Amino acid sequence: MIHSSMIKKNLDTSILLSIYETSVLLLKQNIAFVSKRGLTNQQWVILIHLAKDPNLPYFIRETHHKPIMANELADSLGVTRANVTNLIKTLLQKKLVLQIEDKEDRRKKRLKLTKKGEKLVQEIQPERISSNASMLKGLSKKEKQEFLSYLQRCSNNIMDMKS
Amino acid sequence: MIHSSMIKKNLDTSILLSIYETSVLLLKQNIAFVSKRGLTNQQWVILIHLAKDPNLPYFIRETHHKPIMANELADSLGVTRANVTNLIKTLLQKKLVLQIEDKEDRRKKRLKLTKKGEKLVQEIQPERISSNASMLKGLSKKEKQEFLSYLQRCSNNIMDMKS
DNA sequence: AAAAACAGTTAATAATATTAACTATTTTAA
DNA sequence: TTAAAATAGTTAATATTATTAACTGTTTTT
Repeated sequence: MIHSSMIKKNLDTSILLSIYETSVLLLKQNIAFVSKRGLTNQQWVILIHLAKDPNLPYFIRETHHKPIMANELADSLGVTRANVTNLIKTLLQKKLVLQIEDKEDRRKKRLKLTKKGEKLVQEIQPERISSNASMLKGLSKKEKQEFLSYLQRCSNNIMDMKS
Repeated sequence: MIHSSMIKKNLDTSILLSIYETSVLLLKQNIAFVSKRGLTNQQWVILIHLAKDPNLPYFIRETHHKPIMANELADSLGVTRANVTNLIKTLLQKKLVLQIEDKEDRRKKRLKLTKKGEKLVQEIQPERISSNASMLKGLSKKEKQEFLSYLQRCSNNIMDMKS
């Protein structure tokens, strides 16, 4: 007998701890990546929402026609509206984002990228794509499709648990 | 034409954004779960390290024989040693953890669960396992094994990029 | 028309983590 | 074999990131 632990090997647990670890590594890499452009991770995530990045789970789940608003960002990021207000405040100061009042519902403020914001996102794209590719190198297209499917099924399961 | 985005569909990007989203959901669920026992997520993660949970990527990667120390925890959690010192301070106050000076190297302090800590981990285990199972329901054993393999390959890729 | 719900904001504060400077000990190498 | 460098841990000050609760203005419900 090599070693005995209080806790047994369990495939589910191994997967979930691995998702958590991968995400920690991913986040660190991403913070290093966007901080070179003076952004925090959360600010960057808001920018790609405004750029309607079709790879975002929030947009994969359902199509959005009108420009996104702070409320929806809070929902997609899993944080409070007050927090999003502050994140947007910074992006407004940086002139990366525009706030447009919704004529039909004057409580709402639609958010859009400025030209400067669009330019920034476009500039970052090539390096982003190549960085993402190297994080998944060695996986075939079929494996990647399966990987995405497993992640989505897991997300859906967790979202269903909240009820 | 339905809609055009600045950003194109890209399988790699979809996967990485999905990992990030799944992890946010997972973390929220876990915080709710452990806060019922008066723990933060980080405190809980330290406890399962001390319980030598064989599902932790840190232990899957390499076997550890001696009790873990703060330094190694900082490495596994991806945070600073100073942060771990504070986390352990709280766990010491709660009498969940013991600090034992290493006789061979007096700089080092080995960490162990107290009886109370062991009991807590054991008590949480059944609910933890059933919660984890429901997060991965609908996936076959083969799919789960593939899922874990993809996550590990992705983690390894990201760790290799740091050089 | 009144009450409730919704979107956003603000101010105060909680939580979580980092940096930099320090002690003590061990390892390296000149 | 000492002097310098590296390692483990801690502390204090502070940065960061986010939350809660109370508020305004607008729209929807009853």
